Amino acid sequence: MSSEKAKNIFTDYLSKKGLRNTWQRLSILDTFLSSGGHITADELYNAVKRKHSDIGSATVHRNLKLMSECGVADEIKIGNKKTRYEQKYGHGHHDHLICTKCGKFIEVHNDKIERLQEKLAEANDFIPQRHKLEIYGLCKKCK
Amino acid sequence: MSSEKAKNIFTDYLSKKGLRNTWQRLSILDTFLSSGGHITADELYNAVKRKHSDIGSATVHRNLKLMSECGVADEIKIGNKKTRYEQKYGHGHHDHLICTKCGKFIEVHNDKIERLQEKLAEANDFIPQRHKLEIYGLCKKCK
DNA sequence: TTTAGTGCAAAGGCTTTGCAGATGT
DNA sequence: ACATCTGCAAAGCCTTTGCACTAAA
Repeated sequence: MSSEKAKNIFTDYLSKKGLRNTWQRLSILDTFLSSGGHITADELYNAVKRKHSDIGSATVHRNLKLMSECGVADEIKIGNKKTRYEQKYGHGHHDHLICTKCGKFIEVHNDKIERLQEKLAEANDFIPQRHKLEIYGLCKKCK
Repeated sequence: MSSEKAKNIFTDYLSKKGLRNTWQRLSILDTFLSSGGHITADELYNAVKRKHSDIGSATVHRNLKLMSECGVADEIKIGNKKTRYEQKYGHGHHDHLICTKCGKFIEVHNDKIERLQEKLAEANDFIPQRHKLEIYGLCKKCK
């Protein structure tokens, strides 16, 4: 899925809710989409600030919330560390292997697991929308 | 796995690290283990306070951290909501179905997925220790 | 023109820390 | 004895909110 799609989802969401297209909003979205994912609110704020020094951190938070609401961004929290936001479109869905020693992130994907998760949800009278799988352990280097 | 096991893991961890057995520590552990899981730091603080009115919230936080370190408790964060702590031993491993509308938690378990996760980790030169699977969607009532 | 959005700064909410006294070992 | 723990209160850190102003539509 391209980041074009994410942009459309976001702008559709805005117009559906009667919200407005401000340059701040679009700049935050663009910066987020080109960040490659796993960014914190503060990192995003600073990245946007580099281009537009007069952006406020509250605005970044407000829009990050909006982006989570419409599904363009996903909140992920790894262990005790800070909340990070990940792109949902633009580099495909994936799960995470997280090294408990060095903190390394490995992104993985497995269709079988995806399908089993859907089955599991349906078996419980549940309509799955999205999911999060994190496997903690030791990476190649640390084991 | 019984909560006896969790207790042993905790006390072993303490003695290994030269830490002490205080009544606060044991009371926090007991309360946590008998809570059934999915408790917030604040809820745990209040639960312990009912028995021992002179407990401090800092102590609960310090010990919750300790419990996470040794693997007796697991931090889980659901959506935008508060961080909750879950027992790792005492009521078996399970994954979560989380309703994005009403916030309902459903605990599920599927051996096939568990095994696939292990394979996935191993295929990436990764030694899995534990994992977290959350499926977000709509529950029976909300769909 | 109307109403949402923004920046700023203040307020919140939860977690962590510093400290002096208490307490395991 | 002596190093760890604890409770308290203060400090931190990030997020949210109130307000007056700005700017989409």
